[in-house]
Amino acid sequence: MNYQTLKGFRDLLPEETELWLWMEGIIRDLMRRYGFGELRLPCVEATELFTRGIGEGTDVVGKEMYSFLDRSDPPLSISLRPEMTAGAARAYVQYSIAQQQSVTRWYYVGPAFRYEQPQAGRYRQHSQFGVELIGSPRPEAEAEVLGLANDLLRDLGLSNYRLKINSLGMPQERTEFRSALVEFLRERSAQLSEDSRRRMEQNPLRVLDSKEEEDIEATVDAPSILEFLGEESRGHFQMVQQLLTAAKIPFEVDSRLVRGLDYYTRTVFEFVGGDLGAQNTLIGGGRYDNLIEEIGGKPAPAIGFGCGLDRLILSVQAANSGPQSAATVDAYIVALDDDARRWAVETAATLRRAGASVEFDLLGRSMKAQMREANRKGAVRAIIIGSNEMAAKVAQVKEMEANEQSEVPFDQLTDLITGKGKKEI
RNA sequence: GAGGGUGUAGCUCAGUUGGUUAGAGCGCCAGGUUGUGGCCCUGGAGGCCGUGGGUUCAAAUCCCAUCACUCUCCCCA
Repeated sequence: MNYQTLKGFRDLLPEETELWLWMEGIIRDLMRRYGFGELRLPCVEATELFTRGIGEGTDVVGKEMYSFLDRSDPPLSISLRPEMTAGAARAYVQYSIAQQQSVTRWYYVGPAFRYEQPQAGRYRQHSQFGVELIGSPRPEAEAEVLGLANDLLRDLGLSNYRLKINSLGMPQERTEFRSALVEFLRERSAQLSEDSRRRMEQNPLRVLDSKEEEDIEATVDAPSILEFLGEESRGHFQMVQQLLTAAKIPFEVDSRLVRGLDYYTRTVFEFVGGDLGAQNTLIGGGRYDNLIEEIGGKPAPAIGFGCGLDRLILSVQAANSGPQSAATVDAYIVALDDDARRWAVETAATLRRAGASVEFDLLGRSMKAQMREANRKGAVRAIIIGSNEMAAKVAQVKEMEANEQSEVPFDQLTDLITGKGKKEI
């Protein structure tokens, strides 16, 4: 085999697709109940949208973007979307949505791309579901979004996960905290890991959620962002917690929770799964009250999250949740000679038009092989046709599970297979 | 960008201190008398032992390189 999928990309074969369709069905039903409308965005946007929106210094745009020059003159730098919030914000501004409605509820499902080393639960093309709730600065918006995220995991049959929340404050609050933190870290830089000494310069908040033992020890007494929140931010965060408690959504405050995108303000959160390896963030998001303005719109408060569907699939598999019944075949037609095969083609067409799922042999195989195939496909029944049946215009219909066979006149077949003529005892 | 692990049949894997035609289970195909699936039995197809070099009388096995996959760090969904 010469060709294979590129590193970090993968195929989904029909067997696996079934699980995805099930999950997407649950998502769409949930979105209907919460009143969110589906947004479909291009996979490619101007690179600048992401650098402006997500932040030049973040890893996501700094080293993980799939960027290309297109063929226009002068060439335009375009990028595969690394996430969808920036695109959603762009659309919000582009179509002046703010003029049309005061609160906007959008969701999306689709692929996102990041050029990283693949590992368990992390791919260069991954599938993301996310919501954006735009227009409300109030903590009720947090409750709404966290509530639906929680419902999603519950609807998928998952229970092994935790919700962590934090507040990053508004930009000026964060700046103050940041300088206090840097000062603290400088004094202890000798105790920090090599990675963290580098982080100290680029993104000091990251040092706080380092996994290195030495970093954890060195930062036990580090200042907390929560101490730097002003009256308003503090009140907002307290209100969020009260609402979550009222809604009976379990959570824990983690003052070290930091997120990798620059646009977050105040509330940030993460749902982490226990069944995954190192890449255990199932859902990550937060409030981004400045993003819309940042990309050229009128200021609009907003909150949203991204949810990794690939990781959700892994969790569902680990939890042994998922759809209970596989696709079924209503009838498998077993034809014994050429005459019967012609009849099979014709009858399959009729039954399918009537709504039944029907299959038959395409290889001219023996009866035994056809019966085996019917069994393997999980057919509810086999319709067996030979020369005798053709002459008498009567089919042998065998209920596979019960192993019971009966004769059914041709003109009663459709009603039987589609269940219309069926009379339960 | 850094570090570990693994490459043998479609899949999951055995393969002894280097030794002759490379194995199992599952899956696939065909049979087990006339036109009936599952269970069982029999047979069959299917392998450049990841690739290239080296050591040796002899390499799936030892050495080197290389590629791929995988896990971890960084970072994130």
